Amino acid sequence: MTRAPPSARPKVRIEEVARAAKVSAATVSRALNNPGLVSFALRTKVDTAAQALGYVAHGAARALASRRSRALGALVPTFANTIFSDAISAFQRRLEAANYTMLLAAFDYDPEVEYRSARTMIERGVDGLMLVGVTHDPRLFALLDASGVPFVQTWAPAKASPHPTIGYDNAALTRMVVDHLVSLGHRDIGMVAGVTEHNDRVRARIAGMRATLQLHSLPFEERRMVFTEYRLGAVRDAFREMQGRGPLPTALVANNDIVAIGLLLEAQAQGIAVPRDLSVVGVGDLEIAAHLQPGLTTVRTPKHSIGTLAAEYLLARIDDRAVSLPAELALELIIRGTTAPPPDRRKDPSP
Amino acid sequence: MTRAPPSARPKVRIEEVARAAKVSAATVSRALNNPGLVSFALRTKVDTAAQALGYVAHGAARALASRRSRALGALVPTFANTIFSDAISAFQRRLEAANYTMLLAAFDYDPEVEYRSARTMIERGVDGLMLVGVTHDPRLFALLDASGVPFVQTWAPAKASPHPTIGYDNAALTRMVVDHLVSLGHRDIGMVAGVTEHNDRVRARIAGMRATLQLHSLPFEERRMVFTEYRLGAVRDAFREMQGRGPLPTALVANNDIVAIGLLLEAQAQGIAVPRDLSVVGVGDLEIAAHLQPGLTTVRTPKHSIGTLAAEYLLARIDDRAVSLPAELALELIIRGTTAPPPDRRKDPSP
DNA sequence: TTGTACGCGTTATCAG
DNA sequence: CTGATAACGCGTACAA
Repeated sequence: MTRAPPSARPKVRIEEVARAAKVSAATVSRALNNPGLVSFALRTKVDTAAQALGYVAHGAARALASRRSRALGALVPTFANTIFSDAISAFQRRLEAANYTMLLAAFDYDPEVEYRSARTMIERGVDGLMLVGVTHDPRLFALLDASGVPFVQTWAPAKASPHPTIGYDNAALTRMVVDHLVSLGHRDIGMVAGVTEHNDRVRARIAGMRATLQLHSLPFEERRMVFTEYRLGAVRDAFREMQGRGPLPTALVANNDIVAIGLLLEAQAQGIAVPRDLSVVGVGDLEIAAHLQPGLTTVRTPKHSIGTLAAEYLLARIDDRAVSLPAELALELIIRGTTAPPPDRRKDPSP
Repeated sequence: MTRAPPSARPKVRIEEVARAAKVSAATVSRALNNPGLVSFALRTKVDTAAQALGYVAHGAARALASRRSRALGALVPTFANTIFSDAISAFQRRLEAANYTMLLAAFDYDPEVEYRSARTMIERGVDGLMLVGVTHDPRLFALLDASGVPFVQTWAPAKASPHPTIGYDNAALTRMVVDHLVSLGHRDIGMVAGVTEHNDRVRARIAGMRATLQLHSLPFEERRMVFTEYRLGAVRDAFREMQGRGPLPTALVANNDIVAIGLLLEAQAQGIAVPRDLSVVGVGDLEIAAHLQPGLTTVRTPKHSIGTLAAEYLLARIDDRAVSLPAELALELIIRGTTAPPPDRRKDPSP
């Protein structure tokens, strides 16, 4: 398929539509973008002409004249797991309804790449930007400030940043989880988390875990904390790493469902019975969580809402409409089969 | 967070950079976009000035003047499963390297939505478009033709369409799978496929299955074919639907790994042993396939290559460079633990 | 309600 | 190699 140069594009311009409808270009523009300002007769005439000629407005010219690109950018750490895809999907769907377009880029948890991508997007003239998390390259904030492009951060509660942010409280999330485990009688709880570098969500969850254990007067030894990348192979390695540090805790808190599944898989491979010998909790409530055998106890996060609200916030800001962001979105602990009282090691299972 | 109107953006324009560098705007433009055309001294002067002022080119103006947006569009059926995310990721990465931006939209297997999204993207001035599959709304082809925007179709072999297409042979895919199963001794093979409407990949796979069975002089009764959506719950229903039609076949070909996993889950729930009582094959080789117990036999598809090659093709077309697309990309059958000889029902397991 | 005329910020053309 | 100047295609005050 080696085709010839794309020759001249038979571009229909507004001028030609105007001629066909026997009106001025200005009227065509109005009829198409602001039908209310034009008499009904003209409006239909213009519509017909535009339709007939297959007129498609030239986005760049329109953006230049109107100072609005009708495009929003979204910057996510990765497409590799489904963690963000629900939010992205909701975001795009909301934009679609508003006749906006989404520019999307993944930055692989690298702030430098994130900064460059953001820069490119701003250069492309996005009217707003959706970010993940609240820790970013300082240059990114400077750029955002200088360009005046509205932006929202996501997956963190409003209080996590002086900038507009939408999400839930990651520390509260692990608190729910730990409370659940403690109420089941667990006193020796470990955590398998993602890499904390450039990831405020993980850091907050770890902090939440530590604080909650302290609240329960339970220790959180360093050996109970192990880090992993979000690949099943890596998670299984992490599991064995923790085993290498001595007898496993009775419960493991995973940073997300992917990690939880990795733990389950490794436990299964080793013949460790879940939840009899070990309880496991995930985060995210991926579709598969409910279908596993036993079902994965996890925290349902408002992925969809985050995407929709982020879009709505940006859209409102663009229109100079007042918007208030919720302080934080609700989480829901979904108790399924991977959590149970710990195997009795000492005495009573719960107070 | 109800902020004041976004006041004036302190936009630095090329004019100011020119003044600061004591050159003309034209020279600034050249120095930045075509450094080769400018003397070294000026180039550095301009670079310094631009840096100092924090100059960021105005994308719309640039696009209008240069007739190039440096943005490519990608239209995929869904973000919901990871089937396309690898390809998208590779696509975007390749664009990034070329200083291009990706516009992305999902159309939920609805050709009407696909058409509208494409239209929006073309209106936004994308320099090229990546499509999935070879069946699209005729209006989409008309639009593509009228606008002259280069495009590639993906996930199908070149021969599947008169238009540039990059992917693999979906019929050959099921042929590999069926050959494998037959060589194991299976003679009663069923298929659990996705909805065929607007999905040429699924149709080709079914055709491949039918043809291959015929080649082996094996029947393919209608009751051996069941359809499902790509949600685990739906897949499990489909499994039971097939059971409702009589004794299960000895092997089930799934349309993709998601479906395969659903089948595995339902089999497990029912106590049907895989692969002893039932063999299952997937398509896609998702990360989890290798980690399941037993490992999922599946076909590895060139997800990454598809994305990269699609980007490269479009980039080349834009530059009027000659490009040749491969006739088709290679597939690899990954034999793991979910396939084995069928439980003996009659006599010899294989010829 | 409609048309005229100008401006949006760059890049490309064409002299010099 | 550099500078002036004319597009690029549309939106929108302003005038009619």
